[in-house]
Amino acid sequence: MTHIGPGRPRLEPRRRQGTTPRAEILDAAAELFTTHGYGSTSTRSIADAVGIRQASLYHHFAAKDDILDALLAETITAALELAERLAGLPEPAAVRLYALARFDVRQLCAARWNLGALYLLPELRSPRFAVFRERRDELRRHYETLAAAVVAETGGVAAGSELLPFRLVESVINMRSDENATPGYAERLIPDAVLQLLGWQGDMDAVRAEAARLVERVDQPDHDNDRG
Amino acid sequence: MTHIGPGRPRLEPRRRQGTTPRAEILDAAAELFTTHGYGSTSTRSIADAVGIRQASLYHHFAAKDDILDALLAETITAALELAERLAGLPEPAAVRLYALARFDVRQLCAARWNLGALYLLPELRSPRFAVFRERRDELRRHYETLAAAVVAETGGVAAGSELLPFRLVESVINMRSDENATPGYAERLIPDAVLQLLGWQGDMDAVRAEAARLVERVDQPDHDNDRG
DNA sequence: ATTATCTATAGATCTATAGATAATGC
DNA sequence: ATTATCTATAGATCTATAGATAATGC
Repeated sequence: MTHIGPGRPRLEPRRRQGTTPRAEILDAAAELFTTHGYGSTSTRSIADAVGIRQASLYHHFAAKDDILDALLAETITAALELAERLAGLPEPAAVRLYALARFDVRQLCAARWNLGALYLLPELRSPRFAVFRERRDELRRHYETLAAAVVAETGGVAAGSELLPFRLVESVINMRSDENATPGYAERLIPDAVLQLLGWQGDMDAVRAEAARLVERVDQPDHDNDRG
Repeated sequence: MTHIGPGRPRLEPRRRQGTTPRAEILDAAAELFTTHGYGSTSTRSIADAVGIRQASLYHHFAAKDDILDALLAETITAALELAERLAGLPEPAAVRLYALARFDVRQLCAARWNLGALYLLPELRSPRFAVFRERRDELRRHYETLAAAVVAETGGVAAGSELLPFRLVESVINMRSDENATPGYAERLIPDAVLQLLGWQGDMDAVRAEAARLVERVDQPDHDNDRG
């Protein structure tokens, strides 16, 4: 099928996921950035992977930067929104932190490409990506705040351990990168480890169930959180 | 001082750390790779940072790849050697794992540049870096073996938690990357967390002391493990 | 003679822009 | 008229090689 719509027809058939040219470009770029690297991926190779001419990319994105920025934004939006909603709820911190960690791990594991592997790109230090960095910092602070609350509720002293839940969740990115897949049990392993690390002792089964219900309730069903 | 030795003199004075041209190049490349990215760093910019002409790099390295490979090898050698020595010792697994984690964390924190941030580079997937990947996998397996032994000695069932110590240690790379520094207490926080995560319960102070003595004993004092 | 640098450059890119073209939509 | 593509190309790179040069070392 050669697609109907305005614009000059392509020379090559469509081959990428996504219904709009923009989505096709993002899908191709995500694959190339995560398999060959950002700096080592040329705009030409992205265009080739989409099946359009190199110059045609620039009708949809003003620069290569903008493609990376769009991809990164996608990976963080859903988790950040969930964290913001959870912040105001009265549920125990252990339940809220478990819910956030599980949601985030699940999303990082299920994403079509392991875009989290790009978080450590030194290129992101440039001012161009200040907005992305700020949003990721916000998400990190949500983790730290919830973790500190768990420790407080447990009656302990954090002494730095509140930094670790966010890092444990991120570790699924490294697992995917090294083993080309995340074990299916990561979704339980990591959130469990998060609570154990904070010295939390309680009914883990109960927290798992409450957290699942909480996400169900808070995460609007009509929301686009299954792309990234 | 304009350096004495064979070879045509440089036009620019020396400015990098390192006594040999090779070491100067590695120092400059480490800075640029970790601040601007590997793919985004040109051989010209490395040469400029060293104070030599671009073509002169090729007297010391046959290709840009080789510079990255040399840097990566440095970051892993000391920890891998320690892990290999620890594997055969009769000390409790908890002590050996603590020792390895502490040594590795300390080294990752103290390194002049945060080269660990390059581990997730998709470029490393190419066959060119197969040797590095294999060595890093070996280190990872040492962690997993020790972690499984800790769980066994504690009388528990691992159920995946043996994967996490290596990832916790790696998380200091992300901390350094995000905060531009690692908290000083990471050296205690991370190894402590490693044992807690495995369900190990015992005298943490005693393990810390034994682990410190163990590293002291096993790590030969004349060994170059303070560069990376 | 050996070494480490230099100058010069080939040849292959790479990003981005200008402007033409071929569809649809009004 | 609007849109999405195309062709063509400018101008700036970038990696790597060839060969000259200026030191030291024998």
